[in-house]
Amino acid sequence: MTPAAVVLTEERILDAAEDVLRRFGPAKATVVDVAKALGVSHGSVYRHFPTKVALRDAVARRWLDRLADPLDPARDTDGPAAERLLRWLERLAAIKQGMALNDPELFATFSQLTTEARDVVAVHVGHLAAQLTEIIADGVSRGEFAVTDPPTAGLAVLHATARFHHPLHAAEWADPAIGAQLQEVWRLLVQGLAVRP
Amino acid sequence: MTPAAVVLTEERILDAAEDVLRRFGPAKATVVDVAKALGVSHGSVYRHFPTKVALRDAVARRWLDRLADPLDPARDTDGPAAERLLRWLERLAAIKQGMALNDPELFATFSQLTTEARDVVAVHVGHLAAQLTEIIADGVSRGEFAVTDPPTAGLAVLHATARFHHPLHAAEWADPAIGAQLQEVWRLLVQGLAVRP
DNA sequence: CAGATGACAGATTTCAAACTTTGTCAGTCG
DNA sequence: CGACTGACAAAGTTTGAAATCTGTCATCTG
Repeated sequence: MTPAAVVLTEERILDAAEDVLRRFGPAKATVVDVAKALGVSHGSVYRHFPTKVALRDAVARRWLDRLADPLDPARDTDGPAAERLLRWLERLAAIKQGMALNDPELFATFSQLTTEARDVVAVHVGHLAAQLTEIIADGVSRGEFAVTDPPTAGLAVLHATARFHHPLHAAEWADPAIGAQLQEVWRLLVQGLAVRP
Repeated sequence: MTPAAVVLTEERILDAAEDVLRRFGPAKATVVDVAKALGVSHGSVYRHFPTKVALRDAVARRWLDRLADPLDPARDTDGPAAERLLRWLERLAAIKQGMALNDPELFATFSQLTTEARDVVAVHVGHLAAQLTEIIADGVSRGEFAVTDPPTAGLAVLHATARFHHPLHAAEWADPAIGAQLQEVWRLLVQGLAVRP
């Protein structure tokens, strides 16, 4: 008598934890709340995740993977690399900004992680930099860009656009000029990428 | 019987307030502490500044002006504009990073202001953007740069380097790679500035 | 015997009462 | 008469005792 719906999997715990985080926010959500939502004792949750921090990291990891997925450069191969780069940056900004509006509690969880420099975030930043590197390397192979080291350039582009996607800057996203500011930074960057050093 | 040393001027209040902020930090410093340091009642302080926020803003304004002063591009006119731009960015980063280390309580006051979007900060950002604009406009007139709108480019350079000087990013400055990362971003930006559109 | 439980110690958080701070203003002092 | 004082109301902060939470583990259950 252990039907599939009743087996306590990591997946089900993550679903419940995400729900509890969304409802109560990172400051109020407890492991007891998560267990309560699942109808089990909190000891059972500790059977699957060694600490509360590990559970929160796992929720964030899954959430960030889902976030980075639709950005994959393989999903947008039309037109010059410079324009794909702008679209990528605008989509990243739109996703983060939408999250800050629609899912403020989960966004707060993620922001907290970035200030704690947890490695979940380092991996996420690595994914984003790798996607930028892919666009830049493609631009190089098409003769549009002339950088010698695409991974370094990819990271530099991510750093240069921090204002538009780093959660620390969320308060500045209310400024209606923010989109135009991103375009100005992009304009300088793509011209810099195109130059033969 | 009101000798110069005993007249209660805004200047003396600001000195005392800065001192109290430095000792206790923005969270603990009170108007009563400032008055105590001056040997007057707190009512006298309110005779010169309408609110505690106005007093804190005035301290920050004076402090940020002193900070921006040594950056003035007129003090560094040697060599190509691209190199002066890098030196300016590195000096700005060094000043902010030094402040975060040497004067953590005043730095915390400033960081708090930036998150509250007070206009003291907007003015400071305006000063910095104007200094960048000056370097870029000079580069244009020497034929090194080719931007059509130096003020827009100056603001874009400031935005693109936020990671290296915005107080929100203070925690990331501990990374020893931070200096190299700034140079990579600068490299893309100056190449972008040099391109004839 | 794998998986779940719940009692437990120590750490952390909550809550309400006591205290402090802000900002005002009628009154003092030189 | 103008600069300063200090008593005061309202708002905000501290404090410490009570409640809750985290993480462990001996015990239970199917």
